[in-house]
Amino acid sequence: MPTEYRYDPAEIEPRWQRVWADEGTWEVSNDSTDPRATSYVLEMLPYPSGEPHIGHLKVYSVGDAVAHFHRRTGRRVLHPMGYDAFGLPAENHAIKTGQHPRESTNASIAAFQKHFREWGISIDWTREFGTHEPRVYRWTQWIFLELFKRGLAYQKQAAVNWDPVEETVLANEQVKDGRGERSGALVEVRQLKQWFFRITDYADRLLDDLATIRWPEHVKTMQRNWIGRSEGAEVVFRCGELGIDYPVFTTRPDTLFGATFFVMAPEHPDVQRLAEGTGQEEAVRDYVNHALTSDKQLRGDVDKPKTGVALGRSVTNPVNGEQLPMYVADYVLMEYGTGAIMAVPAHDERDFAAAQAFDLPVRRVIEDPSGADELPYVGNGPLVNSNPEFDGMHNREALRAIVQWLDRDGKGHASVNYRLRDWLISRQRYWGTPIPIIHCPSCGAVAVPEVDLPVLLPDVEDYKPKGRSPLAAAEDWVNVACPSCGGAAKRETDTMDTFVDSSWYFLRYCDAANDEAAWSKAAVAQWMPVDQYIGGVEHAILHLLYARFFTKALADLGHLPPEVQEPFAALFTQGMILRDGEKMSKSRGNVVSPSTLVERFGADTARCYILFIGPPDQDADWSDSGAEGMHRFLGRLWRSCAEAAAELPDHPIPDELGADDERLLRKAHWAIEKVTNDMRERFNFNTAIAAVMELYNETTPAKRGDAAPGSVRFALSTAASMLSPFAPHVSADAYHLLTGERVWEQPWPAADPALLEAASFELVCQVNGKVRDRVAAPTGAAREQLVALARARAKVQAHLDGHDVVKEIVVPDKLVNIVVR
RNA sequence: GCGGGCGUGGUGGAAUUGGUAGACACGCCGGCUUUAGGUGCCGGUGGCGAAAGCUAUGGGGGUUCGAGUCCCUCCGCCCGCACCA
Repeated sequence: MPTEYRYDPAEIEPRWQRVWADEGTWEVSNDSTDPRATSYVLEMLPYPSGEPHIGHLKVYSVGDAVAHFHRRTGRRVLHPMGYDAFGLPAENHAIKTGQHPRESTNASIAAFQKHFREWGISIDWTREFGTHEPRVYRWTQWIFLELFKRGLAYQKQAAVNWDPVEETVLANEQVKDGRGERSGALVEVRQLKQWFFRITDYADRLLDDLATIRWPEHVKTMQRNWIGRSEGAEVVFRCGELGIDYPVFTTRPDTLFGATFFVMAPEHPDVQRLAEGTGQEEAVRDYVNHALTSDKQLRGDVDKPKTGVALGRSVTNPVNGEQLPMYVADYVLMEYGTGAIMAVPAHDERDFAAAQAFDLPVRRVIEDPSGADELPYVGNGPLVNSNPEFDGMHNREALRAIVQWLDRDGKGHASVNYRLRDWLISRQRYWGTPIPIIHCPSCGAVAVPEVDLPVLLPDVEDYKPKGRSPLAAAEDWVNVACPSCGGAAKRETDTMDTFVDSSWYFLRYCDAANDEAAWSKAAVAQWMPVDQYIGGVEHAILHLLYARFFTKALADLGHLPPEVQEPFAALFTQGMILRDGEKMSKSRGNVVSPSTLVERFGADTARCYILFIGPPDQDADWSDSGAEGMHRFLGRLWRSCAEAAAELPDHPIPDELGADDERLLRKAHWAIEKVTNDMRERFNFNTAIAAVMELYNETTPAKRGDAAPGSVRFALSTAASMLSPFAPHVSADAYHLLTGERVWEQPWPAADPALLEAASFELVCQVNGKVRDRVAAPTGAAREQLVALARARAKVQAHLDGHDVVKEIVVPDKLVNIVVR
C-alpha cells in the first residue's frame, strides 16, 4: 500500500481548521440582504470548569451536525458559543486556593475554546462572550431593573430554603428530595428578606404555550407538573368564637358535605392564637415546635403516620352550618393553597388516615357506582347525604352547581391554584451578577440609575460565605449615596442566581457586539426564536422554564418583537455517554477524555463514533473498540477517495449506464434519500452514518465491478459529502481531492427519483404468513402476475400440496401470501 | 402511590405506515497479504439441525392472511413527581 494514501487526521484536521478560521467561514452578519431563510441552531452554553468532557463533545457534535445540515440545505445559520461563567464551583475553588474565580474561569474558557476549535465545531466566534464579563452582566442588571420597575422583581420576607453547606439560599427548583441540588445537604428553612421574580404571574401562559413548541413530550409533562395548575374553589370557613374567616382551597367542592374536620399547617400564623384559652396551648406549642424543627424530607414522607393536635376551636361548614373541630397537623403545607384545608375523610386518602389517627367520624357523600362500600373512595358517582338539592346528582355536575351556589351566597368562588412558586434569585455568594439595588433608610430599595451600570463586582480578600454575602465585606463598595435623596445608603450585597444569566444569553448572541443596548429588536426579530435547541434533559425544569418566563416578560415589556413568545421553537434532549453502564466520573476512574480521543484518533472519529453509537437522545455505552472501528472506516473512505482522485480518470458519469453503474448509482441515490430523511425528519444520525457506510461498501473494487470511473467518483464524493456534518475535516479533504471543490459550499445532494425506482424487486413468497421463497419480479406487476410467480416456486408448491387455497393476499411490489387450509 | 419511557444476537443498535427480524458496526471464527502488525483484503457468524426445516424480539394471552410493531395481562429496568388538598 503506497504510504501517500495514509489517513492522517493530525495533518488533515488543523489544515482545514485554519481555512475556516482565516476565512471566518461560519460567521453570519445581521444586516444581510441575503434572501435565504435563517436558522438559529443552539446548544446549551457550557459551564466552564476545567476541561470539556465527553458530554460536551456529544452535545456539540449533535448541534454541529444540525447546523451544517441547515447550511447545506440553503439556510443562513446562526451558530454561536458562549460561557455560563458565574457559579459556585469557581468560587469554591477560590475559597480553597485563593485564586480569583475570574482567573480559574478564564483559564477554563481558554481550554474550552481550544477544544471547540480542535473539534472543528462551526462556530461564529465574533459573537462569543462569557456571562461574567461586565459588558454582558451590565445587561443582566438592566433586565433586573426592567423587571423591578414593572413589579416583576420584588423583595419579600419569606420562609426560604437555606443550604447550610453552600451557605446560600436556593430556589425551589434547586431543591431535590429536601436536599440542595449541588451540595446534597439537607436544606433548612429560614425566614429571610430576599429577591424574587414573579414567574407565577406567567403560570397560565407558560402552561398554555407548551402547545406551540416542538419539545419532547416528557419535558412538556415535567413542566406541566412543575407548574401544577389545579382548578377548584376557594370556600370560606368561619371561626365564630374568634370571628375570623378561613378560606380554604379545594379541588373537590362536591365533597363539602362530607367535611368532618378542619386542619391548619403548623406554620399558619394563627395557630397559637386559636389555641389560646382552650387548654390546648401547650400541646399546640409543642407540636408546632416539633414540626418546624424536624427535617423537611422526613415530614414530607407520604407513608409517615398522620399526626396532629386539636386546637380546641371549631369552624362552621358554610354548606350545612355544621361545627367542624380544628386541628393543626403537619400533613398540611403552608406553601400550598391557604395553609388550611377542609378534611373529607370519606373521599381523600390523607384525610382518611388523619381521621383514623384522631378518631374522627367519616361520612360518605359520594356513592361508588360499582356498589362497593370501601372508604376512602376517590372516584366519581352520585351524591348522597348532602342536601336534597344535590343528592343523586353526579358529582362532576354537583361540583359546578355547588360552586355557583356558594358564589351566590358569598361563601366561596371558583379558584385556581398552582404548585409553582415565585423564583427566588438572591444568592449570598460572591461569584455572580451583583443585584443593582441601593438600600436607602428613607427611600427604601432604589434602582441603580441606568447610566451607572454596570455595578462592577468588587474584588474581595475573602470569598468564604459567613451567612451573608462576601460582598458585604467590601465596605468602600457597599457604602454609597442614595441615587434618589443623596443620603447615606448601602448597596445590595447579594448576587443573582446564575440561572438569571442563562435565561437571556440566547438573545445576546443575536446582537453580541451591541454596546448601546442588550440587543436591538431588529436583530432579535431576524433570528429568534431558536430553531433548534439542544441540551441535557437535566434542565427540563430549571433553565428551560426560566428562559421561557424571561422571553415572555421581556416581550411584554416591549423589548422583544411581540411574536417572540417562546425562546426555543424546537428542543432536542441528548442522552448521556456511559461507560460500563455507569456515569463517567473521576471517582469511578472510568472517564474517557475528549483530548485523549482526539489525540489518538482525531476529532472526526470521536464525533462520528459518538453519533454512530446509537440514537442521540438515548444514553449510550462507550466502547473503545467501537471508536477504533469508526477510525478504520474513516481511513478506508479517505484512502479510497485519495486513490480514486489519483488513479481514476476524472470522467463524468457515462450516458449509457452498465449494470454495475446502475447498481452503484442506485445505491448512492438510495443513500441520499435515507440520510436526508434521517437528518430532516428525525435525529437518527446513527442510521444516517450507517447508510453512508453501506454506500461506501458498494464502491470497493470487489463490489463495484465494471462501474465507470465517473460513477465511482460520484459515489465516493457523495459519501464524503453526506458525512461532512459529522466528520467535517476528512469529508472536506476527501471531497476536495475528488472534485477540487469545498464541500461546505456545495448544496446538499438531491436524490434522483428515477434512480430510486427500480425496474424489478424481490418478491417475498409466503404461505400462511411464513416466508418460503423469494423471486425477482417486475416493479408494478399486476396482482395475478405476482401470484403466478409465487405459485411457480417449488418451495411454495411444496407447502400448497394437499391443501385448499383459501385466500391470496398481495402487497404490490412487496409480497404474496397464500393462505391454505 | 401517580405519570412517562424502555426490554430485539456475545455487544451497541436497525426494522420510519402491521408486510423478508437482526441493516450498519463492535467482537469472535477461518483464510489471504505482510519481515512484522493495534494495517489492509476475502469469507463466516441468533439458536437447534447433516439437511429439509424448526425456532427466536422479557413471560402469558388476544386481534389479523401476517405482530418486534396494535390490544389485554404479568415480570424486570430506568427517569420524573410525590401528604399540592
